[in-house]
Amino acid sequence: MIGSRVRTRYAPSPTGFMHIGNLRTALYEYLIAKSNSGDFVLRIEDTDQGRFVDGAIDTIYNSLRMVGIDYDEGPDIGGNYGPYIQSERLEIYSKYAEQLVKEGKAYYCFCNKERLESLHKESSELFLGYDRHCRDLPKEEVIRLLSEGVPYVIRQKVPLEGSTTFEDSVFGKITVSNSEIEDQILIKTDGYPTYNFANVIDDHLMNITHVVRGSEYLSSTPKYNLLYESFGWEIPTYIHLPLIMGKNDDGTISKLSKRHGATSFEGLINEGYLAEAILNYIVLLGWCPEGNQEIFSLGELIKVFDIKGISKSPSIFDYDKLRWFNAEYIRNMSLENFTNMCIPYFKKATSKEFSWSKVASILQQRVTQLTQIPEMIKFLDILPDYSKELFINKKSKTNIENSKVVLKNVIDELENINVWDYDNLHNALINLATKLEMKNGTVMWPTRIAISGMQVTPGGAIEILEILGKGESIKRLKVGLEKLS
RNA sequence: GGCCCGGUGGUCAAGCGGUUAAGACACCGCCCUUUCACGGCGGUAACACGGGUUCGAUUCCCGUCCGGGUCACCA
Repeated sequence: MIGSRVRTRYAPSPTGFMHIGNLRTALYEYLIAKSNSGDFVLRIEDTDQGRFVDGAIDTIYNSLRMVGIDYDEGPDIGGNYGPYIQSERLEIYSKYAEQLVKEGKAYYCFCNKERLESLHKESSELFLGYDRHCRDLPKEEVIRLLSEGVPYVIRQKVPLEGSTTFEDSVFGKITVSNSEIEDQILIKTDGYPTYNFANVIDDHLMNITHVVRGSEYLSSTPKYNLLYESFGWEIPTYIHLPLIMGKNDDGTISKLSKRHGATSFEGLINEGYLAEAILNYIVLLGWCPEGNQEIFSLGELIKVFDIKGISKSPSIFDYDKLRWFNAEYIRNMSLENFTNMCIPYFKKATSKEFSWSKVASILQQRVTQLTQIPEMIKFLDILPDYSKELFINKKSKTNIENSKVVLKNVIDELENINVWDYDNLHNALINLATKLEMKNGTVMWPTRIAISGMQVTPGGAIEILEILGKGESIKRLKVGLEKLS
């Protein structure tokens, strides 16, 4: 491994969604490769025909593209180690499996499902695995069953004694007794390899140097080593990642899943989170850079990422913190980009036309999820029905009486404005406050209430006036005045 | 239940034998202010417990407790 080019791979199975934990794994794999000037490979693990979901591979491509993770080799772009879809590599797996059988390191197993299930039932309390019934079948018996066409699987012959030790870059040295390891299936009845087997074969054949995956694989890693040893292959560097957890309503904690809210990349996008923000948040779940910087672009991550910063303990996915990252990214966007991003959400709130960049500018400091936008601006579309009590505000020193006076004066002032822009509106209202010997708030509050019908709005009175335009503004002010009379 | 892994504020987390135990999110208060938000300032809050080792343990070892993972012809 030393001196050779670093190669990592992301090996998802196409079962539908891009789980946030898988995305993080892909990210770390990408960063480990790129921070070492290595290669990042995409391999599709579709060895379970039953779970294959149409279009799932496209979801994988799209998600990776959206976050900017480019792979150097993969099913759609090729490479020197293809094919990159396991269902197209079936002969390879069976060839290697047969080799192990020939060498006495694996064996045919003819046990049917019923037998295995009854085995399970019997030992359910003891949680025992396969009883190795076919491990030492006489050669003639094997040949007979084979010629009769009895379905079979190929199992690995795991040593009965001793123990297997492996070194993980994050968790250190881990030893497991071989008696704990079952004679795992390598090739299934349908001729497809199991995940564990295909993984080892492909990682070796594709020259993968660093195997990065979630820590749920920690306890099956000895099986991998046994396989590598059977073939006499070099064992890759293992990097197991702490799991991402979710907090349940009852306070308990478990693996992040649907019950915790959106947990797939596309789900989060639909909830109004930005791809960059999601990526930035999850890279910090289980990994810590050297300094205190928290906002990182993918390019910066490539520069600073280091395996040493990977944590061992699981972390809980925190939507509050994600929201903060999202808000940071939104606030740091150019107004133009933000405006474009908002348009679909504007359209959900109204079919009227406004100066969208002005609308966006009042939202940019206030939005934490894009999905909040329609609700925040629907008052622009139509004046909500509101109670006149809204005009009463202690801090602004407003009440029904002076609000009426203010509105009357505001209408007069605004009628006279020909160039309807921020500066003119601002001057008019500030001057009015001076003239009436009121504090600014006493003029602004009733004005804003009348034109928005809402106690809380994005933007102040002047900005909203500007966006609504002269005709609509004065119309709404008159409605307010009416309400007060 | 067996095996494996983990345990610093509510959350993410620095720390790697001697620190006033960082920082961020959330929360609370103040300031700014035409509401809210942004921004600025400040605050509450943590080494699971019990034994060792050591002059000295959050840091090292053991036990307990708690949490998680895994025990498939799923990945």
